[in-house]
Amino acid sequence: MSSEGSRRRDVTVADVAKAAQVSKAQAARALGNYGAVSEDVRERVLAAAEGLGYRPNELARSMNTGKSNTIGVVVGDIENPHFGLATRGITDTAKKSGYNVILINTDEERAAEVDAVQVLLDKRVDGLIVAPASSVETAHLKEVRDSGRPLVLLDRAAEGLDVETFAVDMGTISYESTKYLIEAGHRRIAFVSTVRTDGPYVAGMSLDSSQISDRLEGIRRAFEEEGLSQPMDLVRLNAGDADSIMRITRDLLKGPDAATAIIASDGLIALSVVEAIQESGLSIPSDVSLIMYDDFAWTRLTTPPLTVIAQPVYDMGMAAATALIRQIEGRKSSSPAGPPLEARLVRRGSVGSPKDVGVLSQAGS
Amino acid sequence: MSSEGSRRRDVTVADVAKAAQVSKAQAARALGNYGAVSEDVRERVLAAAEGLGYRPNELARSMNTGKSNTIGVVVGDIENPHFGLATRGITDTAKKSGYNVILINTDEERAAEVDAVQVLLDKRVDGLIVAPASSVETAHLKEVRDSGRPLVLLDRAAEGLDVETFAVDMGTISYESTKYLIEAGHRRIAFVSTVRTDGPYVAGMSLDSSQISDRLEGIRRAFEEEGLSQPMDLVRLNAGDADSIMRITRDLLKGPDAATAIIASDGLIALSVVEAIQESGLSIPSDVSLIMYDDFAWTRLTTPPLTVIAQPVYDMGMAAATALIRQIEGRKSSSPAGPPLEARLVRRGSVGSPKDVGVLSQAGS
DNA sequence: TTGAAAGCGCTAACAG
DNA sequence: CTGTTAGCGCTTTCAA
Repeated sequence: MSSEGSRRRDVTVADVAKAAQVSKAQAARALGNYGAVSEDVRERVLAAAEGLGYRPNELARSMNTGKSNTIGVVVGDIENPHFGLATRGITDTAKKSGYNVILINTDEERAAEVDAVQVLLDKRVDGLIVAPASSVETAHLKEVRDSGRPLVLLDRAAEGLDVETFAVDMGTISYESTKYLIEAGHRRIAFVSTVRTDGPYVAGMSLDSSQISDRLEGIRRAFEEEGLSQPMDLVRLNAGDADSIMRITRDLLKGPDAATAIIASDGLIALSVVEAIQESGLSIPSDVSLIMYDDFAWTRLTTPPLTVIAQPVYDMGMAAATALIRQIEGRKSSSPAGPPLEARLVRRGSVGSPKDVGVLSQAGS
Repeated sequence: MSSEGSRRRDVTVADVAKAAQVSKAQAARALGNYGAVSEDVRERVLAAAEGLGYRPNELARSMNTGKSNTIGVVVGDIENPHFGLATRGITDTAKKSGYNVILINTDEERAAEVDAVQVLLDKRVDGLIVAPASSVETAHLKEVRDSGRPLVLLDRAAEGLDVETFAVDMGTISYESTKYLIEAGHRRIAFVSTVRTDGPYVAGMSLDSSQISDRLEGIRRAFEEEGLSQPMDLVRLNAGDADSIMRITRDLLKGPDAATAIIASDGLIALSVVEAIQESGLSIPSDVSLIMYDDFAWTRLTTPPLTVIAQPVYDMGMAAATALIRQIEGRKSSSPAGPPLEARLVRRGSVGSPKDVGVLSQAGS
């Protein structure tokens, strides 16, 4: 209780200068260690600073240098392990280069994102990493671009916006995964995503998420190549919360035209899908096959372990931060691009052949 | 390509004032909306601002108001869903009151934490929420306190530091959970945690984490009450990474004195414990029982679903942010304290009776 | 209401 | 090397 608890005026360079008997400028130079300072002065200043408990005011510093050493990160949902891991990749990389991170959650709400970007700009962050909630409405991102502030995108691209984007090629992996299901004999393949749309899905429709469009396109392509056509009635967007996903799953699994395989667009969705399947008394993969996006540790522990599409999420965050910082510091891309950010299909136990594979094969085309 | 892409000078209040033909002071008042401004002036200024695309410089604003509307959050690992969820609770609450969050990850490294706190203070955040890596070495936190900046703790307490702390009562829930295992017939109950210690664990030893000390104490108490004593050879700290945890688990399950139940200190640990158990060809709960801390969605999907200790993690984050903001804004605690932050044991399928329950019972005491 | 002027704490010219 | 003098963009006296 010896030190006065309440907020006393901060110690400033002026105070330190006085104590060290030098000019404010010299003290500032020694403290900020820039410019030319004699050894003698430096020592006296540092000692005085130490004694007084001086701490630089980074706000003031940022004001005249125009640099805040802070980057803004805008994601849909930090609670989602996908973003948790990506954020870790970002913060780790940022820290190494001396940057801090201001994190804003948008809940995948466009209005919140517009707001977030504005706030970050007002706070004069040195650059922005955003995982755009919409790949279509990107006016606010264009503004960032135009303001001249470095910007990179994570996870999804933005239409008509030419900025570095760090995401895997969803079309290709989706194509491969679908192919894998088709080869196992599946024809009734469902796709479940939470992406919001105005109306029901029709092929080639423009979606808010480039990710999802690409995945759907990959599925279509795989079917087409076999001379089949994708069962559009099994594409379920707007999946919403856990209850809603379970309802959709039950619906998908019902009747003579039931799905025999489900692709879950992310780990959260898969959780509810699996729960609904278990509740229905069906089993994986003998009754239904399942593939989910993202490879989380728990997917190895379910019975059976899940076949997943693994994305190098941490690396994506790292690459995004690295590129952003390069832009901020005005360096040219030194290394070509870092590792290529590829997704891959991890075959575990949740994909099998549908029961009535013979019948379906004939029904195909 | 119409707007000049590169970084042009920002428009300032001075620019707006000139365009609106008023003094800088009046423009600033209208823009910052404080002080007294006539309707006429306000309109002209706002119009001019709009036209010029004026955006306030929050750094400058913070400099003279001494308020940054930013809070600093220091956690061990944002990749851990536990912190992901808590962070969500914090950011949601902060946003509602107009605060932003600077997030720093420490990797549970004390040095990194000391650094983080310093950086945040230098950036003049309005307050700090930290989940201390160590409950013992807390000098840096005391300094925060002394600097007069609001501070609240999350998840773990800090010795001899009288600040609001938001965490559940680990002693009680640990006691109850152990009791539950003992009643099921278990005597050989293991506890696995990643907390780092210098030497092997001895009862009552001071640990870096108040959380873990409390849990251990709860276990001890439960045994004691039954006239038994806790099997100290089954307390495994310093568990480290996944491989290390699997090794420890195999060791715990081996020999005549094998553990019949394991309490995993968090979800990440449980993941590796379960994996090791499965690899050993043993099954839960017939061969080994398991309880883990934190209730994640996936724990319902394993076979069997896991019995867990659920903590209101989101609420903890929310409560911490609420309290911090109250402190910042100098208000007295209005509502008593919000919901009481209680952990509860969720009985699912991973706890059963040990095979040789009869023998062990006799061996007891 | 208004405006002029003085800061906030620091960095950045510019002379010595 | 050192000190003086201006700012950075905003808020805040203080008079008018």
